[in-house]
Amino acid sequence: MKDPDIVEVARQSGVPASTLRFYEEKGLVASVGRRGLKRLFDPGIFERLALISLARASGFSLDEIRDMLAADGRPSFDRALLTAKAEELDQTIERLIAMREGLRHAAACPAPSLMECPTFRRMLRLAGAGALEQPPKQTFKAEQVIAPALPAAAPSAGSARRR
Amino acid sequence: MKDPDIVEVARQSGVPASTLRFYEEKGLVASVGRRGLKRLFDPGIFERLALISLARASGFSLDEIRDMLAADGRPSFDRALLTAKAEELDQTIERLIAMREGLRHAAACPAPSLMECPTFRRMLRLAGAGALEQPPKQTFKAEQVIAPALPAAAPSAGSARRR
DNA sequence: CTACGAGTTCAAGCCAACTTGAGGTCAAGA
DNA sequence: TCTTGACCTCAAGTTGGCTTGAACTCGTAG
Repeated sequence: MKDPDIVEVARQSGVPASTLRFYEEKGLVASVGRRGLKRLFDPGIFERLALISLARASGFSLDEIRDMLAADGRPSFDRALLTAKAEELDQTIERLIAMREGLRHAAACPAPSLMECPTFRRMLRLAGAGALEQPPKQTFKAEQVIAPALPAAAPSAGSARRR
Repeated sequence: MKDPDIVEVARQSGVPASTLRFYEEKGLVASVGRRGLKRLFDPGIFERLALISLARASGFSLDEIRDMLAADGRPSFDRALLTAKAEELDQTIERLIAMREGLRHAAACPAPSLMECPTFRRMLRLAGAGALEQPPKQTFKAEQVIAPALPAAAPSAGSARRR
């Protein structure tokens, strides 16, 4: 099988050519030559890209991935490192679950104002105490459709106070 | 002299003064005056900051938060929006759980090389097919909405997503 | 009155992971 | 041969959420 060129790799892997060049520059992948101007890659590139994608999805940074995927194609997966990352993910998951439950509760809470909901107020307190902050490391943000904004609820009561 | 100045707010809330200024510039909080050069805030600032922190932890962007926390202190929480965000978090959680399990398995897998582990190879295939990617943030533009549509896992094939 | 320290403004910098733009080069088709 | 169009390189831009630096302005202690 002939070595695929960058166009072919991009097409088959779904990874944009610009990203492939970027990855090469970063040392995550290596091209094996040129055909005209076009880079040629070893057919193993596809597996390597899948590995990179998998590692990214697991929260590894490109730098970490480069180190794991040493020069050669075969990953030098350090089990302790994998476990540590799993642990890290676990904490992120816990945090997100708490947030998800909070949101669900808030969406369903019968209290006239969220500020009067004890559950919500408990979360607020936690947030105020910094308990919900994500430990510095990767962030898995979520984003989605923005529903039409409501006109602010009747500005009846004054600002809530506390303390 | 009841209103706390920026130093006091930073101290009590743990939010750096630079962040408070940044938030004010972004319209997330408002100062109510000055004492000398120092900004003064309404005591309600603490609750507001907690609200911001909570929303951030739930995955809302500062812009979204600003819109929810309209001018006055009271959040105009749109239940549909909260539900949507919870749903979004739920998907992120699912994805992270899959990754965590994959990592744990990889760390414990008895196969001589990870590449020979069927479970690992299955994940690799998913990654190669783009099934593990972070869903792209979608704003209000409709149009290219048809894209991902990835059913559970049909290694059936074509690939050309993205862009 | 003067110096000082801590706040202020505005602009720029940072990080990650890419993307975009300007201008260059190459192989192949008319 | 010349043109075309795709890929190339290198630099700079993007996004989000802040932080940092330089230069400035106060109120207050001395």
